[in-house]
Amino acid sequence: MDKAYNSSQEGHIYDQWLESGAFTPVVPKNPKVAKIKDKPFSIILPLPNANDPMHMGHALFTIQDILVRYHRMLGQPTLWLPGGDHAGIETQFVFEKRLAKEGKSRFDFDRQTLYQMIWDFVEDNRKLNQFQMKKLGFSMDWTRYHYSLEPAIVDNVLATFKKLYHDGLVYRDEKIVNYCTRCGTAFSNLEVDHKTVDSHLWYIKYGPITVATTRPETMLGDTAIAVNPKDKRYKDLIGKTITLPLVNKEIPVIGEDSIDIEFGTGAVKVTPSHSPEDYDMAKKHNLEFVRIFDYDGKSNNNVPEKYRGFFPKQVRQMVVDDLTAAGLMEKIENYSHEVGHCYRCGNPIEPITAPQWYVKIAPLAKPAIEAAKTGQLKFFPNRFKKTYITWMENIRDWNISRQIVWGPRIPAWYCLDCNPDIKLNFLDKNKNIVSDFYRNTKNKYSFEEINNGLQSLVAPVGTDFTVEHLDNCSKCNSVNLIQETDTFDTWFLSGQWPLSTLGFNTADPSKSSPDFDYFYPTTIMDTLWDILFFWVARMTMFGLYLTGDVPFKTVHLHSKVTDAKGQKMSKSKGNVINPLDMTEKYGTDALRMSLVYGIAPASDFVVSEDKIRAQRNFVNKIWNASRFVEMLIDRLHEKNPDLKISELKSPLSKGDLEGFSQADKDILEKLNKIIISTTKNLESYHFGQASENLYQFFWHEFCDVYIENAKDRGEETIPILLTVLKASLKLLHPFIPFVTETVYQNLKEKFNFKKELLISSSWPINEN
RNA sequence: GAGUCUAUAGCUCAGUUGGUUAGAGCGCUUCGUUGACAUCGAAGAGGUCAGAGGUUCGAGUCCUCUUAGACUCACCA
Repeated sequence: MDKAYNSSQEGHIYDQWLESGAFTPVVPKNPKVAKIKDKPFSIILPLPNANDPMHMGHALFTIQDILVRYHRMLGQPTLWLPGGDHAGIETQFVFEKRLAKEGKSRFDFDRQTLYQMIWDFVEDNRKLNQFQMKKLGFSMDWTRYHYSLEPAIVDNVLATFKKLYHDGLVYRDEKIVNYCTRCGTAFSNLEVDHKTVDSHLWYIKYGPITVATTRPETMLGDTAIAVNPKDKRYKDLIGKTITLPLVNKEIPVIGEDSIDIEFGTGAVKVTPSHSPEDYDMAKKHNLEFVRIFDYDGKSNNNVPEKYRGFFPKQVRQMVVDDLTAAGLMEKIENYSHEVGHCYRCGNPIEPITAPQWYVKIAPLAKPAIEAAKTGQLKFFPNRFKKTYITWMENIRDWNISRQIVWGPRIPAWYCLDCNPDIKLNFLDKNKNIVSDFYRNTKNKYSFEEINNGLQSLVAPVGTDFTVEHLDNCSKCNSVNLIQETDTFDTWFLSGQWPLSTLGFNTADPSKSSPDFDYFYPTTIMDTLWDILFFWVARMTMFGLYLTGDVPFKTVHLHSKVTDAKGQKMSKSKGNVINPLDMTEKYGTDALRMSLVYGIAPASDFVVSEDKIRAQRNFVNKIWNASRFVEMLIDRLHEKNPDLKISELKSPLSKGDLEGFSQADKDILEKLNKIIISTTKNLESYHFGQASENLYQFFWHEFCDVYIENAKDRGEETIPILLTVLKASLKLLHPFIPFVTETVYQNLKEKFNFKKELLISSSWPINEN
């Protein structure tokens, strides 16, 4: 044995595990029946973005590996199912940044071409991501790996959409949406970051009424003034009209109870197309909708000519200048308030009315709330149960459509000839962008030319559609049927991940795979709590909706990785520690151990190079302790070639301790305790405590006390040394699999350990 | 605006259902070893467990309030 542990052997060890089949559980012939008897243990990996290079967040999958290795050693059929996510908007955003470097944009390509380009881009990275997870020793069943854009996965997702549609849970509507003009797509509420912005409150004179607003530029789209009916100042004006400045248009004054008399002037300008509150008021009072900013973020034909074609910021300046010049700006106050920003690119969100696809969520949320309340779905730590229920109870309908190409297209087809008001954006055969209504393009371009060059379309709400691709329109028999260009919110697909990957068949559940029967519901879902709503909540709803059962029995949530100062790792802060660099430098085991050592459940993971180095020393300590035990035994063996070398028969049974010294009894008793506490800590997700106790036991009890003591003694220590060492290797294996397996392999032949891999050996059991 | 979490040694953090002298890693002091160990071992210094009050035979651990941070959610102008 070398003087120090050499972590460069890790790859070889991993291959041994892989080849042994240890990662791949066998599903019994009759899975539904066997499930009760065998007690399978299963975890679905929170699918990493396939284009994402490894970072510390991925290294936290160590938690799952610990659980999986532990349960595998308990003898349970254990599945850890890996996967990769196409990650819709995330990936398209990254890809568009690359395009920008080449001086190109998404508008230079038709959607098919763009899709293929992104596909190729992701394929390259996908393999790298898998390689990196292997490097960290994750004992995933690669034979069951799935990628989110596999045909079978996508088919299942489309089938779910159809089922939702037929159950009356899918609808189209033109409401205010969170629209990012840079990304060119709408987002769900969850994808909006609210940031405090220092701005102003502009007081603008609208004839007899002065309004206070944070967005003067949207005044061009005002269609009413709202005041509180109890407000004496304006009471008499309700029902009358006033003239909208700059636009010179008559708009009504309406009474609205929700208006705060105390705030500003007590009068609010109402812009139904660019404010969620105003939208609601407009619906209630039947006001006109005037959308002044379009999907490209610029002002459109609905504003006076001089303001057309500008971004909101520019329009704001022009409007403020003009109002000031006209003497209509009463005053400007400093004011800070919350403004929604795109979580992806950071651009301010423009609330805009746009036709989108929605899922009626209340019927899905109800059973998901029940499951949490009844304990069918458990949370660790338990406090997240409340967070989850509160969110679920206040949930709003889910906008599932995204105006991007990277993802499965919504399976809905429109007949162009029945719906000439569909707006089409496409590249003609000369690669020129055409953007017009079908009624204007139908005589100039063939359907093929439109469809081949298609970038996007906008079908007004109410447009007839089918969720099957028919050859002819059932009404007019036209063959010009065009598919919706909106794609699904990524979470619509990943929300069905446990079902899709285990082979659940939405269209015909009776045809689901044995894997589904055996492993569903999975045992634990372990993930960062920041995707509790995005992902965990959606999976629960889909799982219950489609199968009647939760997708996992327990949600284990943990926090983020921070540096030694407790700051979140980010590129901009420059405090990122690359896990792969650390594995190169200190070995994978050291990194893994440092991630869990001394970390309280659900708190931040504090990682520093110092900590990793300390754990590297521990790994080396194990190596050397083993080396020393081997040497000690060899030495005794040389003196006495007939020496019988064996472990204790029944290591922890007290009856066998007759004739042993106090030191022997002490260490065995402590071993006994550590077996009990490690088991208990693993069962209750106290990984930090478990690893810390093992560290203390191995180093400061076994090495410092027992081995030191054994130096002065003879052959009678051999059974104890071997027993404690072997049990320690097993207990430590889930945390630091490589060194323990390596040592085990070195020792097993020499000391008649069973010829097996440590990964497949059995968990030490306390027999007291 | 609603909610959640955190506050323990110089630094980063453990301390699972309340129970004997409050722990680890790194750092610091002294000594030993360098023939298992990237050194390692032995001994030690260092904490009124944010503050105040309460429950209890007993509280770092439970309750209330205060202070200071962090985070999440949220259509108010």
